Amino acid sequence: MKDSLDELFEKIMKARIFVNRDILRPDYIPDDLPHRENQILRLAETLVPVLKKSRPSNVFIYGMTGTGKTAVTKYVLNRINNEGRKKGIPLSIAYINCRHDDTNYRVLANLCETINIKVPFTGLSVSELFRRFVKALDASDKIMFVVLDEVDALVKKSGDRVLYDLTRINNQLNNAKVAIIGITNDLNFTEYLDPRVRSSLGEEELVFPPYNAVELEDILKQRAEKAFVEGAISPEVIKLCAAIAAKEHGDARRALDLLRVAGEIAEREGADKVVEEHVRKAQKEIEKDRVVEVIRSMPFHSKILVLSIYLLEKEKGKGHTTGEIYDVYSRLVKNFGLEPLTQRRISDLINELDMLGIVNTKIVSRGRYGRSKVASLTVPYTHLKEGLKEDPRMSHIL
DNA sequence: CGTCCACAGGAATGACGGGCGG
DNA sequence: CCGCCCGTCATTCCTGTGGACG
Repeated sequence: MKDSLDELFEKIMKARIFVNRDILRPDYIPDDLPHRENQILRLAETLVPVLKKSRPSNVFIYGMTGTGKTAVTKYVLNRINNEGRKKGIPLSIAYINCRHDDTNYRVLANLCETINIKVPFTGLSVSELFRRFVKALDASDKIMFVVLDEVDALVKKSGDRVLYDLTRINNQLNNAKVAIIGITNDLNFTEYLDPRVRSSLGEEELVFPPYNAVELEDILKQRAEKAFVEGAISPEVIKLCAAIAAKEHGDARRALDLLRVAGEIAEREGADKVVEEHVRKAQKEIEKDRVVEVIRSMPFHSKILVLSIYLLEKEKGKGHTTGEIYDVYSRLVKNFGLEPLTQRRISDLINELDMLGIVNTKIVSRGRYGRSKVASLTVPYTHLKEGLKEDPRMSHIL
């Protein structure tokens, strides 16, 4: 008696594409990071004074997404931490992703958590939080690394107050010490900073250039060796993934995703090796999943906004001003029995859609006929509809 | 060459729910 | 329980502006 699940299980077991697919995930940190030897060494050099119990310089790390900033940082800190443990030097490492924790409060709350003082989600004043953090940290006599990943997101959203406080924190500490490692993919980021913060945070700077196709290929090769069953992957497929990712700012994360998803597709199809076609399919699938997920998690008004742009484009082609879009949106919202948001707010929401890569916007001046922002959808309509359809309030329209 | 359109986008403010410490 | 502070979402009011029209 065999049902469809049995067949599925069998197929998965038989297909044997992967040995360990987690090796291809972006948060996996391999034992060595090809083509980053330089950065590893430089970072280690600046941080190593910690092993003699003195405070290392603050470091600022620049580089586009997927250039290995996070991996290198974690790798070096791991090594230093191990070494510190051997030597009996008490270290503490806080890793904060500022895209996730993008308010002053959440950053501090996170810091408090890593030194094991419990704090509420919200409720305390920022200065109170800071006071507690300083007190608890100083009592512990540790040297603490604070890694602020994607720190530009924090500063753009909430200002550089916490950054300023953190750079000056060592003045308030008698026993403990703090070193900050700021990571950003915005190369002009320091312009947003108070000059005092800039100089103290940028004591040491490190740049991560994008990988080129050859380097990406090495990275993929190294990971694929451990991740795939022997013979399941060919050099040509790896080359293709590397080439595709190299076109998009040399993003290693993208390259790894591509390889992993291609493998998953091959496995699903019951193939015993990954071929070019799987990579092509993976490319489409990744983009589609991204779009559907983004739209699914949007608040209702944004969904209606997307729908408005879609309807406009279907009727009149691409490229519509905020005013046009707002009119359609207003009518649509009223059909749902809701009050429309103001145009000001919609303007912000359109900017958000731009950031999310759902629409493209550019400012167009029509002289006497005003100055406006023109938006067009950048994603396939089918993806978009699929995302919208998941909302029960929306499904009857599509 | 000034005007003036159709907005962009900054600043201030408020409503709201969550969560503190006392 | 109260008074306070938080972040988030939204509104209101506002000043700024590129360039075709006259």
